[in-house]
Amino acid sequence: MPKDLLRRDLAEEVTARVLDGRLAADSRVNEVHLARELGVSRTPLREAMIGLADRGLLVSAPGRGFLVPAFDLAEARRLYPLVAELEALGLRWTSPEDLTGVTDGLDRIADEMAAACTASADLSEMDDRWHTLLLSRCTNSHLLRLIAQTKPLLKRYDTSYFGGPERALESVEEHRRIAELIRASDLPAASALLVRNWVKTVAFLGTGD
Amino acid sequence: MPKDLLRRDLAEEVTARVLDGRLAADSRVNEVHLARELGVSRTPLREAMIGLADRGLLVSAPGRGFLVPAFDLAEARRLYPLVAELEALGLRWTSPEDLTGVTDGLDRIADEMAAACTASADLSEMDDRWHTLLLSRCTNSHLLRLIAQTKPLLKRYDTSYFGGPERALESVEEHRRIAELIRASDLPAASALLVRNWVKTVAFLGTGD
DNA sequence: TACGACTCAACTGCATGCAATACTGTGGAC
DNA sequence: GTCCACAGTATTGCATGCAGTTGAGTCGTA
Repeated sequence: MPKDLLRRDLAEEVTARVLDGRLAADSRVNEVHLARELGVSRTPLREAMIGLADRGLLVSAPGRGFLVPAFDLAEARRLYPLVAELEALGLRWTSPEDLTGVTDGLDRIADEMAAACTASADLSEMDDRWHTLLLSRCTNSHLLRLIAQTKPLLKRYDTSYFGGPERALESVEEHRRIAELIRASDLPAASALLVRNWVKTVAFLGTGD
Repeated sequence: MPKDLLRRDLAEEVTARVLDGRLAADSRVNEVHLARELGVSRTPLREAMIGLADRGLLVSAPGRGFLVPAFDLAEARRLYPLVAELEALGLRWTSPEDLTGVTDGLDRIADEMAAACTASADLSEMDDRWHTLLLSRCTNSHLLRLIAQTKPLLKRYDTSYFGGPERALESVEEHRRIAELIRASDLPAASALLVRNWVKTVAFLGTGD
């Protein structure tokens, strides 16, 4: 009973390995070794990697298989604004009525984050939840798909909260103000602030390689 | 010598068949039949279709293979603004200096289109060339990838010039004004007009089905 | 030592094989 | 006539097989 496809799980697993570096940046992926390690055959693994290559998380090199792209800070600096604009679009295209149902939840997550800031717990995961909830009422499935495909790329460079607790608290404060603007039905202002929130993050990207 | 991958060609071929209806909307794709017809094995064909499913041109149904999505005008109406905003973003993120090199080319294509309007020739192809040239200096590769992946979806509903020659001429006129605004280095205005140009097109989508 | 041709194992890309699931069509109960 | 159960075929998803290419290592030459 193929309730779920093996290639889906494998895509997740390979994504995780690219993001945490178990598949090293700027190196080739050995299909045979990886398939053996994962206990599957090469076919579904290749299928998974083809999907990831389509999203830019891997690069397909004809005759040489798949490569994990090298880190490229210039790319990262372009990636953040891109995700920012996509999310802002999603926000602007959500009906204000539908958004009223999420503001309380947004604030609740913001509270969690504020509490966790000092403990420097897994803020990234909460941040994800916040953004996901924000867009949960958007009905433009294609836009949501683009966002979902692009965000993982950004995670490779995810230093969102390396700015330290003060930066994190600042970000949480912005989150709260966004929710406030949504309550006031001022979506343009909310999405503009959302973009600024994202773009500020870029400033905390390292400058070296 | 795998200079080119079979799955690339197959993805193009399958895309063409979805767009022109040789693979009927709202139906399943039979891998065996299609592979035989194309003279290849199922493996590279499946690989190609997985990529297309990732882009939304096909739908993956576990245990049932791949489906050609049904036409959905509500989706189309959301797709046009999406592509519009993505292109506008690409334009805004292109440096004005680099754009000076393309305005003449843009006008040349506009002239071609104006001439072809009465003949109702392949305006769609020229329109594509115009938009491609417009974004040719944009360096945000990920944004370009998203655009390239999304446009084919839109082509299924492509009635861009079914508005008749008068609408086509209007569109060409807008193209010219966009080029003019670019010459004046007014990218915000140019991209705003670009969005309006796209959005107007939606008005010509059928109302039935 | 630096460079280039050659050898051979390793790997990729595509084809084929196979087990499990999904669909079609028939027959029977109501 | 309609609905449901069942049998057989068709089809998918994954595993395996195979030919051609890539690339590491070796040897020989300058």
